[in-house]
Amino acid sequence: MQHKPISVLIVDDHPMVIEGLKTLLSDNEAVQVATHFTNGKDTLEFLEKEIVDVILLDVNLPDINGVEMVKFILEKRATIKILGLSTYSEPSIINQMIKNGVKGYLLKNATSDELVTAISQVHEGNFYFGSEVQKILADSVSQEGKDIPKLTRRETHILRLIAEGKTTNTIADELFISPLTVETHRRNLMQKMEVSNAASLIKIAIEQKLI
Amino acid sequence: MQHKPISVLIVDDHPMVIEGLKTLLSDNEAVQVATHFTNGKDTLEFLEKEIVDVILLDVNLPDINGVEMVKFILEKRATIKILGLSTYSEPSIINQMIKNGVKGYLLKNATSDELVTAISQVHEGNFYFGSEVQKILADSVSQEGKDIPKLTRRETHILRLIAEGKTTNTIADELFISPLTVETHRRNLMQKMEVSNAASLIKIAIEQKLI
DNA sequence: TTTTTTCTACTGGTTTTCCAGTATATTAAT
DNA sequence: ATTAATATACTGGAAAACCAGTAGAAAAAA
Repeated sequence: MQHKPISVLIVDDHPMVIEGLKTLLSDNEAVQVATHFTNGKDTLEFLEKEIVDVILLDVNLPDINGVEMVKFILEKRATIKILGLSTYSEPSIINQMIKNGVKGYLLKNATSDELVTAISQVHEGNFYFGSEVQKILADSVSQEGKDIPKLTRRETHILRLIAEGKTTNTIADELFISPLTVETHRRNLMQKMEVSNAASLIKIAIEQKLI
Repeated sequence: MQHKPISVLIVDDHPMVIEGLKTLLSDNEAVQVATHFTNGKDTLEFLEKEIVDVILLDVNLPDINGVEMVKFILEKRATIKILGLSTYSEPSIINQMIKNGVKGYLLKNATSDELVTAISQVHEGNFYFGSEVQKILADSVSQEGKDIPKLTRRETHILRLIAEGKTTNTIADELFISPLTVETHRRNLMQKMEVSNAASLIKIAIEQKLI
């Protein structure tokens, strides 16, 4: 049976990855790379007017982070199947992406076969997760519920300043607020992240790519 | 003038990057991709018998880290020009790579032009650093000499425990030493890393990939 | 507009870290 | 075998972080 090829949009900020994907997909007639972008803004603009079947979406874009992008894209075009793509493998990120509606997730060390399979699977309405990704997800179900805590803008900002080694007083001076307020934020941060000191706060924050 | 093409070896654990690089380089007759590997071990084995002009070396290999790889390669084949390649841009890593003898360094968001220029430049015996990389290096010359401090085994261990959020007393219990000793180590760590609290200690430690 | 969230700020007390020295036994390196 | 580096441990004092609870103003969401 001869179908219309699956139109694919590639979003990744690395030209060499884009080229690689295009090459890997060029062998396969069932897949047609429509176009590509290296940032989130252009992608969203494109999707205002045009549509594709599947988006290969890198998690690390220069302007908008991948988790947000998924939300934005699906708000515009709910029928598009999104395949997450990244080098690393933080369970929390992957979980977030799934929660936001990606239909699949691949690590960048995926083979050409995996890639093509993933695209056709999600296009047919199924889910697809690469073998390593599945392992990661399996490991993380055990610690179910430990979601990434949502930080407010202010909290994120203060977290960053703490990571820079600034003291409560310094931060207070810098933000023109009371040290007591900074204290409160600091405490809330630690509570949200379920840790009991700044050191592990920073470690987790970096792990979760919050800063 | 028609030279023999520059033979290039690609080392990267992401097939799609390898494909991308090959595609980007295929347009150019001056460059000939000899072969590629996805890990350090195979690369070193290959170099026992064969030789190439330029190696495109990803910093993040599954088995051997990039900084070490540079050393190993140049021990075997001192004349090979190595171009470092990575997604991220920690100055300390780049500096380490240069110290170990890379002739150039590119971020993975480099354009096709940059890539080709870099290869021919290093082949001719020059250095080449991508524009962003140069910026990074420029920023880090100001803090010249601030090398990655050498930590002792004990210090590294304690650093890791601190990063896990453990308190001085907990660590002391765990290692069967006095809390005062842990204190001393903690102080020495902060002195070596030139920071004044645990939070930034952890941040830098993670940045430098010490833990 | 009303409700909810976020940001702000306080009291008062406990624990931990941070600073500046000194000093000795145990390993490594030369 | 001697020097150098590392790991250990101490004193004593200052600064900062941590804990628990409350609460009003501002901003965002419903």
